[in-house]
Amino acid sequence: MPSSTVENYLKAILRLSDESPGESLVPVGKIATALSLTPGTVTTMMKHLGKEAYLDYLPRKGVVLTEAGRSAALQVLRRHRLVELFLVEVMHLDWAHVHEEAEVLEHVLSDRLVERIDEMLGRPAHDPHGDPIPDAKGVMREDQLKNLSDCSPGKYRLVRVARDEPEFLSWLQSQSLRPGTGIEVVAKDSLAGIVEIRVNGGKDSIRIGEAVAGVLGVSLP
Amino acid sequence: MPSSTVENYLKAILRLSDESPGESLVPVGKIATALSLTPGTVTTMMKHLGKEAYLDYLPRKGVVLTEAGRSAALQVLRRHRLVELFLVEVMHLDWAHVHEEAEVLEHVLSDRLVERIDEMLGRPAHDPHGDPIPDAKGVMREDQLKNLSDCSPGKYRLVRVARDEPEFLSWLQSQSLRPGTGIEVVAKDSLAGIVEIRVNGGKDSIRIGEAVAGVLGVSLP
DNA sequence: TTCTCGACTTTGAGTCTTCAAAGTCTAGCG
DNA sequence: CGCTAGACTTTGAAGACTCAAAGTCGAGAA
Repeated sequence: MPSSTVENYLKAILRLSDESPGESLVPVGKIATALSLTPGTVTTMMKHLGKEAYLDYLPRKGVVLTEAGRSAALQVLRRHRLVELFLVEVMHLDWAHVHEEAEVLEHVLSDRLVERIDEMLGRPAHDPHGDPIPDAKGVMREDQLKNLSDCSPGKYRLVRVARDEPEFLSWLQSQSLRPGTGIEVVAKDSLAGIVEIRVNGGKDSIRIGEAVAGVLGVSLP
Repeated sequence: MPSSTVENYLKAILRLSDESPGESLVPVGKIATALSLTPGTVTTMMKHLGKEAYLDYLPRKGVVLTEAGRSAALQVLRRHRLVELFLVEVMHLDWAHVHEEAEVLEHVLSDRLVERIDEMLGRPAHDPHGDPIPDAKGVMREDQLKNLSDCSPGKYRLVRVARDEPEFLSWLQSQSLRPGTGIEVVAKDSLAGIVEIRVNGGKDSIRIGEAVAGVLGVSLP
């Protein structure tokens, strides 16, 4: 069994390699930044994870997860996302805060409990942020979404929110912006870097920056 | 915040001192046995916990929890017992297995989640084994129960089971013996060390050893 | 009183994870 | 082609927890 520490490394590497679909290698420095560790610490761990066959470590180039490493990382992701949904649906915890709780619980839940949660929730496909939940075999269907920042005026549905900070999520919630919400792009000012949207056919429109819009994944309504 | 390791030490010391109400000091050796550690390891940790003011360490004599230590231990116990009840009542996990799960979860649940669980369960007073649950302030009402091994023939109600092994609990369950079950002591053979009981007014009686009976806490029906 | 045995403590060492700081490589500039 | 800056690696050390094995203490036997 990988330790919590190892699980966090694997999870971070999986995320980083998914974030740069072009690159096959994840550089050590990015991992260090992602986990707030010094580069030396990460180098040491990469050698170790290489020996454990979780990844291939190419010194001064970067790392690639092996099948075993990818699969272990997906299991962590599965636990994380199931727990988040569980905390919202069953425990009625605030959407904005479940990420932090899940960060801890993802490392300690037994298979038995994870299976129970999955069953209670009806084998859900998405977590409360709209991220897909890998199935028990570690298969994850990546839905192809557009970023709101790339959308021309028109109607869309908010599907995914790719940011975890409670303050940001609370603000979204205060604007009635949650996965499932209908959004209309009213206008786009690329020069000013601003998108004007209307939420759920409401009267008033709100303006958000492109960076924020880029974090919102949408589909057709 | 005490680490999981420290919490486990404190929990063990609390249990051991409650188990020997006569003694004011818990000897290092008993702690080592309880936690399956070597005596040297425990000595080292006792010095450390002494410095941290969780307990008073009297070399070659033993330790006593301070108020701070006792209170920390009671918080762990509270989390453990709330989790057990939650796993049975909400997650519908098997009574026999919830102890193992709770052993892990007791160290990682946030206050927010514990409060939520307590609320969902209606501020319960007892866990699934019949043990009292300390309240949020760490106050625990110890119910004074008789051991079934000390009971003369007559009718009683099973209130508490003071053993955690899943196999034992599964066996109890297979005999319909759970907290709340009515029990009649039919006969007692002290010389043979055997107690004959009838469960819930059933027809057949079963025979159990005194050691097993000693682990069952009963009240009047 | 002295001795002995069992309980406890000390010591030296190992694992895991981390850091700071010094050392090394390499891509790309001049 | 040689050099430099930035990224990466190495090294030495630390903290938390653990063990094995050697050392010490003290209560009761003799």
